[in-house]
Amino acid sequence: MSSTKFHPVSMQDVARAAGVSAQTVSRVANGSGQVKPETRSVVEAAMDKLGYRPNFAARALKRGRFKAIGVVMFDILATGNILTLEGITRAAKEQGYAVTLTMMEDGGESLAAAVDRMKTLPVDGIIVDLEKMVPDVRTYMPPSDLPLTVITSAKADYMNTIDEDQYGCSRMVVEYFLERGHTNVYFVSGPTNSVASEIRKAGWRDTLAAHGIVAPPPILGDWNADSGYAAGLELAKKDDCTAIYAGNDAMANGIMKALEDSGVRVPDDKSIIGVDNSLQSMVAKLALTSVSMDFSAVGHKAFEMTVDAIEGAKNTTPTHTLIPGAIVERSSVADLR
Amino acid sequence: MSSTKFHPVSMQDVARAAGVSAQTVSRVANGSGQVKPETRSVVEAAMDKLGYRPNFAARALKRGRFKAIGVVMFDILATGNILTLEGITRAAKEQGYAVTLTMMEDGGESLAAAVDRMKTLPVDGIIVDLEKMVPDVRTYMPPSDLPLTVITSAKADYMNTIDEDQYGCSRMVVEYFLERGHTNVYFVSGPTNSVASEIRKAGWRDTLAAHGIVAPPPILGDWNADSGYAAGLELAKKDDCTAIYAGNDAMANGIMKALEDSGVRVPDDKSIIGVDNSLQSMVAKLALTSVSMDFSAVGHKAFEMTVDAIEGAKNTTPTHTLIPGAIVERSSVADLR
DNA sequence: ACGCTAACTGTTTGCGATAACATTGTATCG
DNA sequence: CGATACAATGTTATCGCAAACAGTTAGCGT
Repeated sequence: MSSTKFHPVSMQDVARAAGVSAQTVSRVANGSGQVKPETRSVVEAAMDKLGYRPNFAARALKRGRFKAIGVVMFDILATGNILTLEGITRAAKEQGYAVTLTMMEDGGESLAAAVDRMKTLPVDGIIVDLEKMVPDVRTYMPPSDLPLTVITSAKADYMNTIDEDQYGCSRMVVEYFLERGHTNVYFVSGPTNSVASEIRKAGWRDTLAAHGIVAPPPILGDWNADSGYAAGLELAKKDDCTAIYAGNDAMANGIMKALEDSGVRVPDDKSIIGVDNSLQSMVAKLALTSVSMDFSAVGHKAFEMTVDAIEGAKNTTPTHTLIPGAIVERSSVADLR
Repeated sequence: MSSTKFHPVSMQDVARAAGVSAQTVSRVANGSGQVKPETRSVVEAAMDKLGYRPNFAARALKRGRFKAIGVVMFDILATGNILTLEGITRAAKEQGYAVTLTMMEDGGESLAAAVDRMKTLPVDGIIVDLEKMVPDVRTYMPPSDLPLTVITSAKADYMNTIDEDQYGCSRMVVEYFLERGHTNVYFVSGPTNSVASEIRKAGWRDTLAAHGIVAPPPILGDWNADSGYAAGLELAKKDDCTAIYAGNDAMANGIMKALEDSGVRVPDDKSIIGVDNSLQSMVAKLALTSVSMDFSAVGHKAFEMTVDAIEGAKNTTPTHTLIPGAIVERSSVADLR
């Protein structure tokens, strides 16, 4: 029942108790070197009895590695980010790495500041999840002593980046509609300061163009259901609109409600596809076809890239990796063929 | 463009460059002791030039503190847990602490295992967020060398615990209904293995009893909207039911859909209150009155308790702290008075 | 001018673990 | 049987930092 301030049991203590040298304790603790089985058990018994735990700091100091990576999130509450974090954490656990998390204030802190903060912490590599655009992504020069992976839709010149394939997601959606006989697709976007939304918009417009179709003006939303509702009221009046591509599921949900309130039937009169596949548990009898983005895979991959850089330490050229999404079919799209 | 393996600049290097002793560099780095302003600037210049960063491991080894706390989450994806994590992380940041995150597998790992895992990591204290019941909560004896705070609805004998006030939340809801002239309240519960749900159920039943009302049989749900839908179909047929208390918003949303599909109007025919206040951005024209649980405050408080234990190191008796929720009024409750 | 204090800076030491090297003991072989 | 290899363990030095202590200088009162 002694209440010492913090971990009191060192290798020396164990060594003394077991009647061996500290080095032998070290060998037992790490399973390295040759130790007589008999000696090993004596040491292990002593460890158990004293409740020995290796001192992390001392180990890290000697080894120069922490077996930990830092994650910087700008908005931990945004849809998907938590899944990304989950992917990172799970991958980290598998490889025996710890994850250290910090949040950045929403108000335009720069990437440089984020990395600098992390650099003072016990980490061997850094993953930054950039929901929003920050000023210095493109030109940021990563530190030479600490591998960095950035999750962002923006392109960067000097770093490894990874992201959902936003552009490809739009292509999938548009072609899905066109294959089913729709002749045009309306798009309800997220806020224009969202890089992801802008890229999706480009993918949508380009794919339509590739099929010789002029994209109608996109309707501006803000990711929330209410903005979707407003967009839905507007779209309800357009008879030429049979296919709607909503920037996320929340807006799609709002659109569907507005259509219903306007007496427009889904999918009979208008079809709709959302993005995120996030409403399953929230909405009963969910009818919304949606693009499922694999955030968890992004996290997993981001971790792997970071660890590869830590352990390989090769000076490879910056890569930009894209993780594809997939359409989850429900019943909000009509086949007009 | 030298690519050294890891941080190469030590205090010695700075000291050499600045023509002072390492100790003086240390004093500048920590703002401790007396240093001539002139010397200080020379040292700072040298730090800048060399890109010096204090070595975390060495510092921690010397000080015996990491300035970090560990967070163990059993289900990072559950509603509210992410908010709790956000609360912890924000509070930690304010006090200059880092947060190290690990997840536990869903399959009934014990509290002891969770804590043991964390103990090998660079942390000064531990917070465990226990969504589900684990076998050893009640009797678990926390380590004496590492402060532990557990977020759980279950009671524990030897640890500090903290939770949303689930019981009080039910009392609030029931009395809210009764005050408005309702004479009974139906309850749609979460799964019975959820401690939180069981406590809410008790609060609901007890409060009704305190008003001399016999609680109707609770309807079993599973937190998902579809189970709410099923419950809603059932409740739609009960004429004596004017007030529904749904275990969470997702189920409430399902219930409302079922009532609508059954031609029952909300709030004219039946009133409903949910818990979590989580659907604002998902559902357009949200009508659902809901109990807002302050998960973020729970996280914040959990962090504070942990840090107090770290820094105070007093052997206080275990506490159980409850954070109250609040009813967010929308338009799903009729006033019958 | 003397002693004394305060301001500033340097030296020594050790936090706990482990790589590298040194030492001892034991088995094996020609 | 002496040489040799190798298994088993101990000793030393070191990672980077900072507490404790030890100097050195300047300023001040008498």
